[in-house]
Amino acid sequence: MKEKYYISTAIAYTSGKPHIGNTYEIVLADAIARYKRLKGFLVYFQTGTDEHGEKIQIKAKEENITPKEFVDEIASEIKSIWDIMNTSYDKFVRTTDEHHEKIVQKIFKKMLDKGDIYLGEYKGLYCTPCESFWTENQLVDGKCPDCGREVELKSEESYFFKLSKYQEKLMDYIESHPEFIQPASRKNEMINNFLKPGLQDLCVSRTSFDWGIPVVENPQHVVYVWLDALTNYITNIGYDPDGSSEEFNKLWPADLHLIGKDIIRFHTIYWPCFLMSLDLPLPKQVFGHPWLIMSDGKMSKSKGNVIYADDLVKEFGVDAVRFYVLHEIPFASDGVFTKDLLIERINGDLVNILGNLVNRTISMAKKYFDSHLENKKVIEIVDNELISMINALESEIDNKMTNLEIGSAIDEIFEVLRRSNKYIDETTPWTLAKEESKKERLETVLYNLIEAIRVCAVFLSPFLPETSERILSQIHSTDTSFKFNENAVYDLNEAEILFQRIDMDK
RNA sequence: CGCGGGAUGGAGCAGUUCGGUAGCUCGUCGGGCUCAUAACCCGAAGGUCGUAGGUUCAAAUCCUUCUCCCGCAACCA
Repeated sequence: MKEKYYISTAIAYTSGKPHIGNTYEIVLADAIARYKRLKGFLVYFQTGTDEHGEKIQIKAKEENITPKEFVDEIASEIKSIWDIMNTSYDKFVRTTDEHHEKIVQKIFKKMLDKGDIYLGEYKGLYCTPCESFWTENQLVDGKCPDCGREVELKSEESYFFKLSKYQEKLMDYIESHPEFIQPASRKNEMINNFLKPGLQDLCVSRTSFDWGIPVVENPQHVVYVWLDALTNYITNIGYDPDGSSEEFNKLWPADLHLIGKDIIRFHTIYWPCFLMSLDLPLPKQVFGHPWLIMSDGKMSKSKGNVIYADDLVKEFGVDAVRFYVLHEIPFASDGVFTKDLLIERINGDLVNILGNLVNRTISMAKKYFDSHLENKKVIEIVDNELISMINALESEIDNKMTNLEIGSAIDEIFEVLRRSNKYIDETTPWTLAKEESKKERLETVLYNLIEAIRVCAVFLSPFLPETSERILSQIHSTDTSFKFNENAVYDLNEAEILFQRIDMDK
């Protein structure tokens, strides 16, 4: 019986086309999902779009189309970018799906019946011309930060969720599950900024706009977008307050919610409280990943520094782009994106280290053995280090992946590739080829190299799925085992260039 | 004094838990090799580990001061 692994991305807000920074998350999730599948887990990988809210209503109005038309277009654009990035999600969900809306209404009712949601009054500082509420520290000189006019105290009928009721329980959970919030520094932020000062009840309905899921009991209210959005993780796998599906019972709780660092609060405070209200277990881990930013700061349309994933893929290929974002973003701090750095990575790692190794090895096998290789087992001391590195790769990668250090996991593979290049210089096959008596030694050397390449290709498959397949097809192998195989027989195919060198000047 | 994280050769980072030869990738310079996509391999230069002080036989690592950078500070998502 395979162990299940439920991984999700945050659902993307459909306010515009996602740029390369927004695309990082789905690629990261995909790499983890593929890795878990490789390791034998039964993976369920969910992503999708978050389509309600005031911002979308406004944008649709600007374009003179209905909100639904607006989100339909953006959602399909997002989905197509996810596909261009070759991501292997199992389900693409949308918060405008009828089923989702129906379950959200049931969830709202359940919380209402339970007394966790109550009708109250939202009091806040309101700017009438801007039609928005502000908090005290958002104000500039005590005035509206948008228009600079006076704000007034105003109250409005609203539904509230009793966050305070679950505060202590949540605090205990976070303290007793140090792996729950990643990276750990975020855990401190949540505890110190929110939990310790005490949670205020959360306003979970809006009346100022209507693009949302209506509250059945009081239809001039729509459900707060976050209550709507967060529940996507359970509504789409069969949760139902009146009795959940077998699939739900199998999949929940999620093993990993992958989100951006900007929405950690929603996922580690509100979401757990909602789940506790529904008497459901909490997700095992929430990872607030850093961002991919430009050298001049965060990507934004106003700065004019926006780069889109599909354009990059067109120019450099999907695996090159995947490689860059996966490798370049460290675990806890933002990664920088520039085209020069991307090209440097492609040339330095993919072309020189990986592509060239595969190419030179297959070429020699063809030249010296007509592409047929067997392990003649004429072993020398230098072989040991290479082979033991190959055999250690599985556990090295597993450690990094468990800690969500994707870039470091990739580095482990490249260590072996670098070692293989060095091994060629140490064994000098072209010299061995000159002596007939060294023929079996030569064949052993090339065999070892092909095995190194095979194992690396297997472990590259979560990160560079296309490239991994191309390598395995070039060495004509279907063996996806993780260790050095002593007894394979190879009939290699033609070497093809894996990655084309990119001219920096262009 | 709101809370938290960080400052390491030209660039990007690791090392700080449990003090003991300062490491990796890229870049620069020199050399080697020729199987390979001017790729690969070896070597060298380059750091008083932000500042000032303290503990210690010994501090990037522990303690204190200061400076600078970044994140968070709840109802936009």
